[in-house]
Amino acid sequence: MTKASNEISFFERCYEVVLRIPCGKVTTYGAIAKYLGTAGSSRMVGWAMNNSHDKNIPSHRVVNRVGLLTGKHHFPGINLMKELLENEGHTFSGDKLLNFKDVFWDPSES
DNA sequence: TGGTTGACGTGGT
DNA sequence: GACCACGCCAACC
Repeated sequence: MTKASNEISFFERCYEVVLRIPCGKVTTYGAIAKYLGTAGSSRMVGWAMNNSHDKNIPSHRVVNRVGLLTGKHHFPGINLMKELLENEGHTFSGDKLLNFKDVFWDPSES
């Protein structure tokens, strides 16, 4: 079989993890990448999010290691990402997630 | 086939 | 604590 559709792409893996993020929690690209076994390829996670636009992926729950909404520019609304997170009880200082450490969720804990 | 990209992370200064 | 440079690896053109 040449590239059977049975094989799940790296993106699919990312989607599964992001979908498992509990409401009111957030995670980082590195945490997802590490969970997938590609800790050094944290960039790939963000790329997968770019493909997740067609899916129902809560990519707004994924931030960088400092809790900064680096991906907000890729949302249909720049403030949408912050709005969604604020709606879940998160607090921000500009684009920086204040209670990031408190709401951080590790995929390996699932 | 090869080179570039990319919503990051880590280490060093 | 902030800024700069390098590395990572899969997907895209």
